[in-house]
Amino acid sequence: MDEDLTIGQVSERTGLGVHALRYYEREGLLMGPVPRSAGGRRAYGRLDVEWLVLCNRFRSCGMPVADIRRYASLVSAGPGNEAERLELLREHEVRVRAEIEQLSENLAVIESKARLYSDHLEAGTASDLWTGQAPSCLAVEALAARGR
Amino acid sequence: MDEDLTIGQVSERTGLGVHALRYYEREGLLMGPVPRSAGGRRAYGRLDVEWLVLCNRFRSCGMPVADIRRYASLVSAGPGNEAERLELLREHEVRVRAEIEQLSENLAVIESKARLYSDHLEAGTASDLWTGQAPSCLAVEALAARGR
DNA sequence: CTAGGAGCTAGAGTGCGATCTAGGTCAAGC
DNA sequence: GCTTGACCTAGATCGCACTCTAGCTCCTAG
Repeated sequence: MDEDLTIGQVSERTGLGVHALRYYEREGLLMGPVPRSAGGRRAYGRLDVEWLVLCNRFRSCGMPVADIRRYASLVSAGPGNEAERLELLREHEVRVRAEIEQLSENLAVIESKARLYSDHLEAGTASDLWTGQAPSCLAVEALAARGR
Repeated sequence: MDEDLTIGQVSERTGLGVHALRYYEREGLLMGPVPRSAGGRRAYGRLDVEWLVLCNRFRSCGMPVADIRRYASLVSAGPGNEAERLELLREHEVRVRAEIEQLSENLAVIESKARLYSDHLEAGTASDLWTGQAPSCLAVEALAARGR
């Protein structure tokens, strides 16, 4: 059941690249060194793959490597520090929420610019954008169009 | 009306840091060099500040410097390339939307882990998490708790 | 007149997270 | 037995976006 996967197999099923996998281990993200085969090669288990997938998730929502290391060390220290783990998760949760909010706000600005462009392009009146008083979110473009 | 702001003043009102401002100019993000005062110092106008705020927005939702440079060069090339500008905006829009989606998905996983921890901590039953069959999203922790 | 703070340029350095290189070892198929 | 491709370690390098340094100039206030 503990499958003994090679680094290449783990790379495939986590999407993480063999270099990254070795890097994560070096950096202490993997609660202890991965067990080795007779020939000195990494023999990952199901547990490792699952954990790596989680690491990937953490990373891809911006959790720094250092925080993952901290979480890993709490987990591998065993039961008793659940409060600390929770705090780490909560802090990250807050950051991710804030990030999503920021992104949404910026997306709205981009959308409104894009809509203006596309409306005028569709109507074939794009060049009129720079003649009258331009809509505020294209002010920069309008001013530039009239020469710096 | 074109205020002639110093780099320090622009830094304050854009939140961008004088080093970053000079960097952006060097990198061609500012449609042409900023005009200088008699003594060779940058004299920014209202237009520049507005554009820099937009750049900041673009950057903070992950648009690469190279894309901003491209957009800037389209704008400063003048009217006629609106379709290309729109395409750039649209592409970035897609990336941002995807990013938000990913973030939301990962947030959900983190939330569910956090909820499990907090429920058990509140009930004072945290250590029970590692005894029975653990909920799937804590599988890694549970296995680790039983020794690698 | 002068001191101090802000600005200038060119170029070096930083931080993060990988990613790659060199110089080997290991193992499965022919 | 040999080839081939995946794997090993240690350490160098990269990419991006800044950020800082050195050595200078400029300008404003006292």
